Amino acid sequence: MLSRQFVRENPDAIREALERRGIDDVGFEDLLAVDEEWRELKSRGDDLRHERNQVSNRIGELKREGNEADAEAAIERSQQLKETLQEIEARADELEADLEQRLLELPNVPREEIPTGQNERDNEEVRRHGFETARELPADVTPHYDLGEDLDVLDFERGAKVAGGGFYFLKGDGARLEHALVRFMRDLHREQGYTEVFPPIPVNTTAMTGTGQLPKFADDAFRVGARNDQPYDDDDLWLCPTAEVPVTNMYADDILLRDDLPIKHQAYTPNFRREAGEHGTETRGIARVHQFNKVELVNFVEPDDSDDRLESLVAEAEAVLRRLDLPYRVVLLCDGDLTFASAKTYDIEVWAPADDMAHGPDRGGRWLEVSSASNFEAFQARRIGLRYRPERHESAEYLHTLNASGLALPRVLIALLEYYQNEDGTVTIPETLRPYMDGQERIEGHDPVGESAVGAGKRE
RNA sequence: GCCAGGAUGGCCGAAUGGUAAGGCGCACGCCUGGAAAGCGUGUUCCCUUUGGGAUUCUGGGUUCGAAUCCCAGUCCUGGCGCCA
Repeated sequence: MLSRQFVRENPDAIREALERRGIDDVGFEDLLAVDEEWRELKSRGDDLRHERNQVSNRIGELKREGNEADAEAAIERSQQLKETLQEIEARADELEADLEQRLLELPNVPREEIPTGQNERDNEEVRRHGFETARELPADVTPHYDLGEDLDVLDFERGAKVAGGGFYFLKGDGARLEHALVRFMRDLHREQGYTEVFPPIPVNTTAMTGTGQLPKFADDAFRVGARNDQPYDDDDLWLCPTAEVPVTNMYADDILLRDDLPIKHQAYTPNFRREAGEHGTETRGIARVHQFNKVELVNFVEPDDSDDRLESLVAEAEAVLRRLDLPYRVVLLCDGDLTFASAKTYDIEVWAPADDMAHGPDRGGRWLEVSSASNFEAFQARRIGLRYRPERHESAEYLHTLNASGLALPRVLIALLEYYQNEDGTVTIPETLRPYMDGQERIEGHDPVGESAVGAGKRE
């Protein structure tokens, strides 16, 4: 959320920001009109209240003096004021609620320095890593969804059986690899100075609103105990769509000390997303699913430090891919591709060599976004009530929040299965992960279970 | 889930229907050779800032007037119950 003062004083900056993001449906001019009318009514209400306070005070004095007659007259005047006040304030409250709602739906202002563009094609590649020293790949790389089923480490049909499309089982070495990755990432981030938290998985409406998932993006979230199109209030629960939500909100309404900052938290959680409207894109495999694991990095910093912190945060997330020796690139998002709450975002995209994509890497395969590192500046902090006191005698001010995935598991798994696969259909486990898998060096697969495997000729 | 008690500024804490004491912390000033102590001022948010308004967990209600009375909710503490 932007501050009312900023909105009032810099309407042109906001018009430009909306233009850059390609947003024209938020009714910003109406917002300004509502604000103006609200302030007008607020001022009149304040004057009436001032008079009422004086009269009330007088009533107290008169009563103490025993002057009942004058007290009665004052009470009558007070009653009149009360009626007028109720009308004006009821209208002012409506306007303020409207104003608040409109402010909640206004996106953050993109940073000056980020590129201008329409969509992801206009993002700017910042750097690539790991391609010069890439390993020798099989002539035909098998996509992870086929290889995963061949090795019987991924099972989509049985996932759909128990939870529906978009859910899957990891089995045997697949499940072990998942846990190994989580433990490796957590260890790495602990070396980087992160304090680990394990948050609640259901989060309430207030928290979802604080980080910006609500009110605009309710369709993407899993509602607990009700359908998404039913009305909700502050206490209703949603399944964690990213650990950003519980972790960023954990200090809501707190005042932190300067000495507390920066705070660096990491959190492993499962994440749940409806991915509404995404059917038909990347439906095969585990690139886009309704439940996935992720290690999230969340930073709380002083405003002056957030620029530098964003650069370091990207490096901390990249370190995961470097240690796994997976080739990747970093892109700076253009204003048109920026998410709602962010002022500046870098994406980290790992190279998955099996399927070719349009506008993909020149050597084939596709880019998979495994992390999005964003500086939200005070946008989330203002919604959440997240402040710190710069000096002990100074008033509290909003701090800056940042976060990055470190990393999203399924897409890393895709890259591992495709990049580390061998001619014979086995998968080499990168050295970094072997300590987490009892020294195991390869995934050789398991025999499939059940009669269907016999019919398919995979078992006798 | 039931019963009882509770929630007041950065922190502690008083006020039980008449308009939020006091203390601590912190900052500045006075005082001092310097410091401590002492004294004074300041230390939430909003508005159109020589001023005004709001704010006693949240939302309703009663009243001319609510921290105070009533209703609903959230959280905390204690007791009972249930539970992996």
